Amino acid sequence: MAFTASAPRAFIQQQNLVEQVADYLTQAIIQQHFLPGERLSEVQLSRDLGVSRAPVREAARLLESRGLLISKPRRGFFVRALNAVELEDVFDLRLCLERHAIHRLVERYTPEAKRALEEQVDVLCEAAESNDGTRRIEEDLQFHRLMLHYAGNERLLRAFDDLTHELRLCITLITKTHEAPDTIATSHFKLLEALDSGSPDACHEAIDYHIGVARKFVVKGVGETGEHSDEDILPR
Amino acid sequence: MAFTASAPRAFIQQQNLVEQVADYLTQAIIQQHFLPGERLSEVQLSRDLGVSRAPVREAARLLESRGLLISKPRRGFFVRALNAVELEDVFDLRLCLERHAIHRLVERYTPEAKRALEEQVDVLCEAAESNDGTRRIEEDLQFHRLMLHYAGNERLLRAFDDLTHELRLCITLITKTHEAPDTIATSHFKLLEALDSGSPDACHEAIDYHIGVARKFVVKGVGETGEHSDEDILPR
DNA sequence: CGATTGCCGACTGTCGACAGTTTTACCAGC
DNA sequence: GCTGGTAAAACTGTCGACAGTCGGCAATCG
Repeated sequence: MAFTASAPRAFIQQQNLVEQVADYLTQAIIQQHFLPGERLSEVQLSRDLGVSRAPVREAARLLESRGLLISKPRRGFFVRALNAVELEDVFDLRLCLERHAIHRLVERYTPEAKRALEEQVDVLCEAAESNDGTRRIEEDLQFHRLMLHYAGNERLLRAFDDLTHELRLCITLITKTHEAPDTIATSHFKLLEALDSGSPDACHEAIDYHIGVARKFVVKGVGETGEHSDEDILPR
Repeated sequence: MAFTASAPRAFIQQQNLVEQVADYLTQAIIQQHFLPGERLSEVQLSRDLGVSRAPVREAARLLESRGLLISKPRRGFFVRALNAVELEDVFDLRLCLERHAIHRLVERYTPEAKRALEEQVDVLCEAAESNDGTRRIEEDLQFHRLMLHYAGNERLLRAFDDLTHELRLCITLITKTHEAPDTIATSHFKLLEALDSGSPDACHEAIDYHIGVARKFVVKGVGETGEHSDEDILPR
């Protein structure tokens, strides 16, 4: 993950094999080194990574709970492939969570939260100028994560984080198109304005518009490629 | 999943060891055979259940992702204990999900959905008459699960199911009080009426009231016992 | 008498191995 | 050439074992 850079480790890295394997797999999936629907062999992975099967299994289970892998009994793990319907569902849930979050947030909009969000928009704008698509996405998600954080409901944040893994998956899978930097910027500025106004309705409208745009981008991508049939990988 | 109070061994024999262990642990936690904050020893569990540590570990990881257990590196797994704040968060998220669900549902309220929900209310009323507290809770949750199901967003349903595990935990932990059977009944009838009316606002109001009542019951329980301090078990 | 340090037991993280099942490859029959 | 069945190969589910680590306890020192 791009987040790992900020993690306070780097002193001793001899521990937590499971986490390391999970990170590796996450990266590999997002960067499409494993294709959607592809089967992952435990033995081969453990050979490639130089670890035993136990941590690989645990890591795979972890990714399964995050919705990146799907396990079929006695068959193994498969890379999750999202069809159009599931994609819509993901964005619908995202809308559900973020609407609720911004309603809470506008009622407790502290100067601290305001500053943090504004700073993050700056970072995001900077990232938008660069060519690093992954970083743009991460900074974008980070902004929304901050919103959820300052909304003051840890469980809500966790639900969002859960969803984020899938979100990251479908965004990276499809969005090859470069969103214009200023589009990203203004889109987020509107959220800040709505929060500043203190009006729940304005916030509601802003977040609906914001997520609607993101959704359109992604869903359009699916429609164009037409790569994913109606039943790609059965959910469970 | 029938579960005998204390019988561990020989229960586990057929297939899907992980799932069975997970079910066993879930039941044991909900029925308070393991107390909140208590540490679970992998070796002891594997001895008691007559299986090796591998499935126990995987099951524990599963319950961790469901929020029933918490793992500390090199220390093992602990039974999750919710403090008052986390409890509020859970119910707030529940409100978020169910509001969204009922809004979707009222827009696609098919006769099939209507019938299914009405049947479930019947079952629930029947269960409410009985003394089986667990069954009452399960049937109640099942009603809400049906609502989420007919709302037509699988991912939303999954988020609800995730939350349900924690919900079950705190409800069972605290609610020793018997809700009056007719209270339960009318409370759900109001939801059906709101859906029948086809008015989103009515639905919104009905679900807010409904969950507000449930929340008050549980939160009051916490306040009364005062058993849980502000920091019981650190979340992660 | 209180604080610190070293030791001991217990436990987790990880590993390699075995058994049963699924998939694949191959061959015979149509 | 294609289909169906059989056998080998590969893989998952599960197990027991070993080593490093953590917490607690006791002996030692100030």
